[in-house]
Amino acid sequence: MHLVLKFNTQMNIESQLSENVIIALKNLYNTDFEAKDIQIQKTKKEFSGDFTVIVFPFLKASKKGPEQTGSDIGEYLKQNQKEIYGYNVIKGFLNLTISADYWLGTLNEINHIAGFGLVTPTESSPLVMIEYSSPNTNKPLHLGHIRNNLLGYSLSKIMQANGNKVIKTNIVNDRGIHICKSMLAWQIWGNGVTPESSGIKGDHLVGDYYVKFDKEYKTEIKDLMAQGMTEEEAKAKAPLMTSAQEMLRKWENGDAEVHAIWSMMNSWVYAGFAETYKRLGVDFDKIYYESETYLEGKEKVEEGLAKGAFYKREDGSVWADLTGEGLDEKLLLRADGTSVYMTQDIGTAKLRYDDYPQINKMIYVVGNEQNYHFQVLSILLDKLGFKWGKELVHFSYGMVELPEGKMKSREGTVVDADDLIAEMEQTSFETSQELGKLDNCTEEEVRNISQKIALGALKYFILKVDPRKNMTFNPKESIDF
RNA sequence: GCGCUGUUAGCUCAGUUGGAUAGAGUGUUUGGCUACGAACCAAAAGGUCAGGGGUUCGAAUCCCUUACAGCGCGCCA
Repeated sequence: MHLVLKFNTQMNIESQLSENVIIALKNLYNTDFEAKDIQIQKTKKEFSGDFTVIVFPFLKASKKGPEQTGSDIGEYLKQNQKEIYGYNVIKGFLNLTISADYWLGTLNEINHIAGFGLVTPTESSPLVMIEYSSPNTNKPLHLGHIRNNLLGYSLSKIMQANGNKVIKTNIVNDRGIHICKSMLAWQIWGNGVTPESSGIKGDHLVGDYYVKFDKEYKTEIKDLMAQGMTEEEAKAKAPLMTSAQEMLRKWENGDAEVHAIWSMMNSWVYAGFAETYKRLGVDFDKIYYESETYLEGKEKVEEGLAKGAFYKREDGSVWADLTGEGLDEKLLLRADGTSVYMTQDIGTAKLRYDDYPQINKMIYVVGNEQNYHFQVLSILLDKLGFKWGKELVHFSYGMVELPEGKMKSREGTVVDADDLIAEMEQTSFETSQELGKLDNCTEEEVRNISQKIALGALKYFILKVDPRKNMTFNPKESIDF
């Protein structure tokens, strides 16, 4: 065994130093240490040296004090390894200085490696699918979606830089009672208005009718309660709600007229989303729609039932018993045979597996309110034989709150994504004008630069916060440029 | 009630596998600048790392416990 210290793409300098320290310890104190016992870190800037060896763990072997032990090791390394130029010991910390020759040699070698630090994916690299964004089609994107999108997109870039093949995917929730509410309100009060006729961005237009529905629905509830109904009764029996439910039934039965409105309004929303995604600088490789996946899960659940992974109750509903995993029992199919949310996610997983059988890892970028859902989904997918089920990653992130608390769409306290971006671009533009830094540029160039600065500030504001934590956005204090 | 997550400077947040005097931005105070009370420059003050206990040579970091906050525990998605 001899001391080595040389630039090596496979083994970093800390590991090499660690091996050298092991040799030193063996020769000095005749004691064997393993790599995990050696702690080496970069020397803090207030001390001199490049790397610091923590000597406390060696005291039992050396039977000497920390300072003396540090000096012993430092001296041994300096004498036997020419790249170790010098050392000093402070308390139990041995600071090593590496020779300038080593650094120059290293930089030289790095200079000749194309794409140093990036791992290029190969045929055999793992295939990772990342799901993010996942909007509903009844309202425009808000600040919460911005956090989701920026996290998801960044994650995909990081995974790529680490040598994974990445598929970015988006599951659009395009069906259900919520979109029927917008459709109904548009039918009643819309007078045939379109994004073109009104000049309103499609997703905002549809969102406006969702808000309209809620407002009118609340009025109906109030009136019914004034007539003596309980709140619960009024909510269920309000004509708007029953009409929306009727519309959903028609949709599920394939009613041509309902489907026509549904397709048209969704297409408005998609055009609006596309614009917002573009401004945010995010994109997707493959988009799934719940209207196409929500029935797929039933088949898988039936399969699991046949295999004995799930069981059926007397009323015909299908359940998974997860008490063995420390969780509860979970409904998978209603008594009438229709799907629930969980069934739908199983269906989406099935379609993805059909499309990309070689997926090694699945990452879901979804808010922390769904932590339990994904815990359950992981177990269910595993039971159903998805190889990535057990290892699926729920990249859970916290909510974006306002100083007054949570954003609520019904109370109009959401921070709209388009508004926020536009406002930031404007601020950025005005500031550039005031400071006169871009006086030599054309108006178009200034706009262009302002957009980049605004987006950069927004990305930094969002991504600087630990994803797990809830974060606060204060609209009164504009985002710092 | 049960489960998961969080709590670090006035405010918004960093703090890598447990290591040296816990950091940054902002705000505050002081000084500088022939562009004003600057989205400028410099400096200072500001901490019981939520409280308590434990493990360790050493804890913001690991374990237990209490408090507070968020989320979940729907045949909603």
